[in-house]
Amino acid sequence: MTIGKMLDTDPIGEAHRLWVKHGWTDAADGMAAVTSLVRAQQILMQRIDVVLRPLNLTFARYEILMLLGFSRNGALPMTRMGSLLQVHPTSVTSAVDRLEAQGFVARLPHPTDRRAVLASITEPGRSQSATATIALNAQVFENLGITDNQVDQLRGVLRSLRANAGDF
Amino acid sequence: MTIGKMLDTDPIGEAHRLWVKHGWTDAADGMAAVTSLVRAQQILMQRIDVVLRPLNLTFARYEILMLLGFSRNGALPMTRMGSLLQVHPTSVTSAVDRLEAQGFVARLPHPTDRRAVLASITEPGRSQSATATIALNAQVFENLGITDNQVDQLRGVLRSLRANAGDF
DNA sequence: CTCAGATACTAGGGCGTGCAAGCAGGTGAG
DNA sequence: CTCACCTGCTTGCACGCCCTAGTATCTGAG
Repeated sequence: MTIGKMLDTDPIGEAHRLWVKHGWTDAADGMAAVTSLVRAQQILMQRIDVVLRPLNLTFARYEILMLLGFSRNGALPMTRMGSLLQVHPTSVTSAVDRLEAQGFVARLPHPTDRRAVLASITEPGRSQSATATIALNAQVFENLGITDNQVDQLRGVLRSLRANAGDF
Repeated sequence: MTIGKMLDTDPIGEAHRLWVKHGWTDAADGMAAVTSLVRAQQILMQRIDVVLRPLNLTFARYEILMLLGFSRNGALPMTRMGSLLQVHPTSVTSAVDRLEAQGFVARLPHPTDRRAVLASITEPGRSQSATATIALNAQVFENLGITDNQVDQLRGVLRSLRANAGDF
């Protein structure tokens, strides 16, 4: 970080000041919180992508591999994955398309419901996700750039937010 | 929220438990924090999109309109917007393409640098962003679904995270 | 003054997300 | 048993993000 950058004011603080100045005082804190959240998510996602890119994975595909790896038979119906990961069915389809092309996942017919498709993790998929987990733990999750106390605060607040949004 | 949903366990809590169970204890809290952040961002962005969709805006395009509206002459070079909003130059190009097609922004030549392009907000752009701000303040920012105290905690923690990432 | 290197923007493509529509397959009221 | 109605999945489209070139244009060392 340069001295110039250190002296720069926080853009989100600037926005907050403008909100108050325009009389939107009741909304200013919430606006700043949302904007911070969006920006923080970008920062962390970039760090994650840097770690996963050499492994030819994205966070979305990594999450699918971990979910399958943790499941009893290493296989789950597409719909079930979508609801567990809270993503749209079409996102599951496209992610599984790519994972299948990479050989990390295979599509299997559902034993009893011919509409359904099971995504099943392969051996290479297990191996790749294990490698990715080790790298993510060491390079991202073990040090987010905030104190342990702040990590706890963050988890607590976001848990409330998710709960109040009906997320679980 | 249904009773069934209320009794459901938090998927992120489940993931945290699995991380500890596999011996990745040092990374478990960070993993849970990051996953929570990603999910919270999705929830809030969905709420924002619902408000902005009837106005034919997205959050990215709304941010550009507000930035231009707040600037001295209602116009800024593309690069300047990219650095202020922390987005890639190509994202600015495509967002301005759409705003221009909608008539909310006009491209003007830079007075002294013929390489540069100024994006300039139009009257319809000002009007639309004002409408959007009123709606977002009332329907999202004034009530995020957490307490004022939690909003403050969130802002504080994320400000540290951004600062330590060299964001400002 | 010249020209190599920096800078501003755009084009094209990969990937993720969501909506709308369509198709095959299950299901229950009658 | 039949038929209208769900469900599970896929496809096509729009949009956002980023990356990698590529084209203009500017700038400064010599």
